Amino acid sequence: MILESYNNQEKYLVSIDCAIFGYHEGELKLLLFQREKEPEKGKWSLIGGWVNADESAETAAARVLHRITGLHDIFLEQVSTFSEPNRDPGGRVISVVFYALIVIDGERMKLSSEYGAEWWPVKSLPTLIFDHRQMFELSLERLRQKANYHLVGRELLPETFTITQLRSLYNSIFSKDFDPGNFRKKVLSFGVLDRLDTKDTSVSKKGAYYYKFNEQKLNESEN
Amino acid sequence: MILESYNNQEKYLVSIDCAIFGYHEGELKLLLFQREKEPEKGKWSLIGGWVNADESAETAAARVLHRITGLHDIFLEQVSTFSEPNRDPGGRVISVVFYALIVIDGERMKLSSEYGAEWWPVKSLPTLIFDHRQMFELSLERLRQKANYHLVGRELLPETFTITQLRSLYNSIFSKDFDPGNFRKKVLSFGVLDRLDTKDTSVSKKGAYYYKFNEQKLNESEN
DNA sequence: TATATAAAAGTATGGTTTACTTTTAAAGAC
DNA sequence: GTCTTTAAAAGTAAACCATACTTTTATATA
Repeated sequence: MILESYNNQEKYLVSIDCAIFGYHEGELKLLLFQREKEPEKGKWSLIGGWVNADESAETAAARVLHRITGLHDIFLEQVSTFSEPNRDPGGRVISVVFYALIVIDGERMKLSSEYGAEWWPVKSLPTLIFDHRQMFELSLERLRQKANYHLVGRELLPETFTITQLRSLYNSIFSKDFDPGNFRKKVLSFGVLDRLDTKDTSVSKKGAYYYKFNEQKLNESEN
Repeated sequence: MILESYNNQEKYLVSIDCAIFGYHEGELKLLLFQREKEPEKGKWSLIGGWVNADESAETAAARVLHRITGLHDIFLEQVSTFSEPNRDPGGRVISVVFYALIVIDGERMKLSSEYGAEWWPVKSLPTLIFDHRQMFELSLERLRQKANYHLVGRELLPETFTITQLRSLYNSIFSKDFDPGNFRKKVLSFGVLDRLDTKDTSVSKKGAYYYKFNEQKLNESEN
């Protein structure tokens, strides 16, 4: 900003809130925290944190994510900024919203106990505080946009996976059933998956090949 | 934000910056202000303003736009928030960026003289201060996304216009030449344009029909 | 060896995009 | 009055892509 004085202007608290998506047991899930004090005690919220003096909102979000998950280099994307004057009854807080994608494995499931965090299926979320429901909905919309022209499996699935598992992930992101044959054709046409020699035989007698993302081809297709 | 104390946390200045796009003489243009004092004297910037205590960023942007253009209900969309700690040498300022679309007519051209504002062709912009170049580029990207599945003529063209004029607008937004026949077919297939009985004969001997947006059909196609 | 399962491959159709051609309306030249 | 010229407008044919559906395949288990 320029032209107007910096000194007479009011300042506000600036926070980040983050919709953390994961995929577990065939469902898209959202990591939520339960509020422990009044007001809104017992209600759930997205993960949030303040933006410190030496940080951008992006850095703050990455820091909060690292503190909670122990992971570095988490996929993170800015969604929107929420700034209604009375959105937070505790004071004037402007919040920059992000969404993050993480792979849920055994380690990640322990989050629940340590931080009072819990994974909720996006299809049946509890009541969220403030404007967090709207933040979630916008985040899911952005995730869908992203998933339309990018394969998001690498951020949400284990390192190796079958096409069927990838399709299940997409089914749960878009809340619809993709045709198995067409889905296979489509994702393979991206040309960023390598087929391994091993198969998953737990579902079918024939067995489904495992695939993994080819990082080089991913970069070439300018992700 | 919850869980952490509101009181010990630092507060920051919050501003909005707005990339105002217009269309004039066959070119997509951006409205810029020339900075009058050091530092960065003589350099150009997007239009900006502070977010007041009783305003959301959206409201602040609309207020600034109204002050500068005299127009109400300007098309306005949030792009992103810029929050690098040292992005503004004058202090810690977090800026929410918007882009706006306005019709440039005689009245709007006067802006220049009154506010030191000037319309610049997006193809040859001057050096911008701070991170404003990046703000512009992100804004243009969003405008292109928008124009892909929405006809943006109503926000940028006079009330009546020919298909050729609309195509020229799209040519300048996307920096490429659309095929006349295919473009016509495409935009008419949206089903939101009404053909008038009058023609523009200034360009061709045959004359091109004028069109206008049908507000009702626009609403039905849930814009 | 037969059966059952889902994976994987294949096919046929319809719709959309793209590049290109033809026809049209009307102003201005002759 | 007829001819020429212009870009608008309409039309066409091929290429491409999405979708629904069918057939073949590999393999564990009965």
